[in-house]
Parts: sequence; structure tokens; C-alpha cells
Amino acid sequence: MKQEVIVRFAPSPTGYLHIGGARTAIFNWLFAQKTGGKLILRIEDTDAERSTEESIKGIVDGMKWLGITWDEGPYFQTQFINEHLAAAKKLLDSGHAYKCFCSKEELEDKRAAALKHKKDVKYDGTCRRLTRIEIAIKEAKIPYTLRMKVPSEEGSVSFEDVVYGTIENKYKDIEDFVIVRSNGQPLYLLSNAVDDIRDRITHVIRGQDGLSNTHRQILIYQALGAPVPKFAHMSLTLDPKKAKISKRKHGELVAVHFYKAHGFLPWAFVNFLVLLGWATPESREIFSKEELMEAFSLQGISRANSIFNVKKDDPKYFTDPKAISINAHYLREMPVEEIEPYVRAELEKAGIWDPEYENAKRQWFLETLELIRSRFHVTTDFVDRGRAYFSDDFPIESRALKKNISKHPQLEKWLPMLADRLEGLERFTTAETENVIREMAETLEIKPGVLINGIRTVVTGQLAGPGMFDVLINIGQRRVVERLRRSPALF
RNA sequence: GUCCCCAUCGUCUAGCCAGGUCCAGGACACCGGCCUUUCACGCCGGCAGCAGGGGUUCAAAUCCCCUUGGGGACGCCA
Repeated sequence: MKQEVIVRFAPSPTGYLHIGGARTAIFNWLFAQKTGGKLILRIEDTDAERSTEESIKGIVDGMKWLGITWDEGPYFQTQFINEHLAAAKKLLDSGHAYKCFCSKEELEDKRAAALKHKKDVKYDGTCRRLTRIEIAIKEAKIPYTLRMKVPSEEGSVSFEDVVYGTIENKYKDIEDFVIVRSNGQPLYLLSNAVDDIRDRITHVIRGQDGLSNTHRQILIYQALGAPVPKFAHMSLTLDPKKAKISKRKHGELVAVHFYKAHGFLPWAFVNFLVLLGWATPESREIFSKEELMEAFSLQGISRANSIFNVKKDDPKYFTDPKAISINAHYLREMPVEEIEPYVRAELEKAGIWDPEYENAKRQWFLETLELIRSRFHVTTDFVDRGRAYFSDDFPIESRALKKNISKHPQLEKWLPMLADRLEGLERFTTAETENVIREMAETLEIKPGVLINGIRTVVTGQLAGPGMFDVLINIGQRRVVERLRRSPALF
């Protein structure tokens, strides 16, 4: 019988979910979904200073927003400290680990000296060579750490990484690393391995920064007599300067919640993220959730790091242009009913949501979204660039004012005239309104564009938008007439 | 200093494992055109890349070596 796949996402709570973490979570989730396995969420909170309620909530909220579901957890690493310590004792008893009495200061000095002389910085094994008696004496008065005893013979640790292939490290290049602090607290390398063993993790899918920890963890698995899971390391996400993205350096720009706040559709963002460092043989780009689960495979993960192309200080793109284009794609391609709740949330936030939009005006509301969405990139566009559709209180863009109004002072008279004519229309249709406007232009011997652009500015506040006659019908006779009538105030 | 990983258009990438069908395909961005009252959408077209050098081979983006460049790890952080 085939073993069920169990994967985990094990973030340390450092404030919020950033895109690197989100990507790791997504890949684990996808793999679990694809294989019918399960995903465990485990918070590695052993660093008490960083692990606040708030930062844990940040991670959970981020995952929920993205739509990443997990089957077990969240578990907390601190709950299992006794297990970690029991494992450490087992390692000590079985001779796989030993007590080290070197003080922090001594070690730091040695490390600094080694670095200075450009020598190897590995632990020199002082305490590994202690006799039983020496240990007994020191034990009584000196606090000690526990170190893994890396085999001293010729040989190596090697494993098949699912994405990087065979990775081999010689024993002699691995130092005797600490697994328990002198205050008795277990360290990450140990805790993580013990937790993965307990949770019966079959595949460790994590960032490539874990690649150089892997051989040490395998040593722990082996010493504990536990089966070694499969490892799949994913390439990292870098910034345009090829530096690892970090909260410190990039702040909000790399936080998942930033994208929520800036009008991203969660699935569009997932779709974008999964494309950073992963591809199908056809380089397919747009996937529904079901399609992505079907198409996903660990083999598609690329080995080379990818760049999250945030263009700081680029007025045109507040984040990676590809992310925006994918979001815009979804915004105009999804069934309007599906973007409705997101737009509603924006309107509510802006205080211009009309409850009738879900009742009597629902049809109008959906038609409006359909009408304007093709030129929007993010859902927040609906409340700024699209404000005039939902509220009578909207700003007039200065560029539009200049180009379409100020240039033609006579519009001060023409627009109200148009209001009268439009008001007189019995059937307020695209054909009728177009007729009226074109006829009037003819009589005045001006280009229809002068009137049309003037109307556009006064009615929508914008320089550009959907076909004017469609807009007129959408806004409605009464509101159009009103807006045209009050236009002389602009002159 | 040691160890590990990586290298195709500006960016995300396909192709590499099983060398020929690749004077390298797609997407975003950019530029031009069509459509049009405007701006988008859409459609059409364009710009742009195998890091460098050696091999192996009839043939190399693909295999090997070196160089260079980049990333990661080397903590009583996770």
C-alpha cells in the first residue's frame, strides 16, 4: 500500500506572512492536494521573543486569505519540548551526542580567530575528547550544551533532493553541531527533526536556505533510527538586487496583507506566486484552483532563484508588473458574480455601498462591473477610478478638466443645453443619446468629440473610460442630467 | 576560510535529464499598428536571451571541465 503523503508548513512567526513564506505554504498545500495527502501547520515558536499572538495571527490570516487550507494544526513547537529533550537524551545515551562545556565566549573567540586567519570556523572538538572522569568533574560545576557527534570516519551524508538531485556532504565538512543549549532548551535542528518524525512527515518542502541544514538533520534522523523523509528544496525569491527579500528591507511590499489591502484577488496572487520558481512544460500561466492542483508537480520547481520584480519608486507599478497583470486578467475574465464580493468590500470600506446593490439594483451593479472592469487592475480601482458610477460625490481629474473642459469655454453653455435635450428624451438609449449628441455637434459645427469628452469629464470625472453612450445609459438619465446641469460650476 | 546550490530575453519561464525538428518558444513589460469620441480590452507586428572559455561529437542551449558571476549555509536564531 502506498504511504499517504504528509507535508507541513512550519513558519517561525516573525510578524506577518511574507511572500516567501506564502510560496512555501502554497507549494506544500498544492502537493498535499495533488497527492491526496495532508498538510500540517506547525508554528515554530521556540523563539519566545518573536512569537507573539499577533504574529501567529498574521500567518494564519494570511493563509486564510490566500485560501490555503490545512488539515491539522496549528501545532506549536513549544508544546513538544519534552519530546525534543527526550530525543536528545536518547542521542546522548546511545553515544550519538556528547556534552560540551565550552563557554560561549571561548567559542566566539575561536570563531573570530578562525575567521580572521581565514581558517575553517568549525568547532574543534575539544569536549568530544574528554574522558569520563573529566566529564564527571566538569559536569558538577559547568553548564553544558549537547553536541551531535558527527562520524569521524571517511564517508558522507547524501540524499536525493527532489528538485536538486543528489546532494552529498562529507562527514569531515560537518561540525559537531549543538542540539541542546546550556540552559536546557532544544535547538531548531533537533526540534524540527523530532517534530517531523512525530508528525510522520513524508516530504519536507522548504526553501533552499534549508538545503545546507539537511545533512545535519539527516544525521539526527539516522541516529534516532527514524526513516528519512524526502526533501524538496525550492529556489528562493530575491529582490531586483538579488538580495533575499525580507521584512526588514522591503517592509510591507513583501507582506501578503499588503496585497489584500491593495486590491488583489487572493487567487490571482496565488497564481502569481506559484509562477515564481515553478512552471509546467508548456509554460502555462493561468490556472483555476482545480487546474493548478492537477498541473502541479515538484519536478516543475526550478533550481535557479527568481526575482520578485518590485519596482520601488516606479509610479506606474506599485509591485511586480506581472503580478498586476495577472490580477487584472482575473478581474476582467472571472464571472462578475465572483468579483462582486470583493468590489462590495471596497465600496463598503469607502462608505459608498448601497444595500440595494444586492437587491433591486443588483442587475445594474453587475452590469456596471462588467462595463468598467476591463481597464482596472485592482479592486481598489472600483472606488477611486470608478467612484462616479457608485456615488454622486466624485472628484474631477485635473487633467481631464484641463483637456476637455477648460479648452472649450463654450461648454459652459453647451452642457446644460445638452442636459435639456437629454432630459427630453423619452427613450434613454445608446442610439437616442448618440443621436442627440451628434446632431447637436452638427448644429454647432463642432466635432462630436468635443461634446463627448466634455460629457465624459463631467459625468465620470475621468479622461478615459468605457464607450460614452454606454456610460450614459449606465449612469442613468436623471443623474446624467444632474451632472450636466451642475457643470457650469467648473468654469 | 570551508561546504552546498545556481546560471536562457529587463522580469517570470519552456527547451537541458534521453544532443539534431531551436539562426531558441510563451508570458509580463516596452515600442508600433488595427479597432475607437477617449482609455482599456482584443487582435496583428516588433525589440530583446543560451555569462565567458575550452573540450566531447558529424552535430551542443542541451554532455564534461575551467573561469566568472550570483545565492545559501557555516549561531547555545528559526
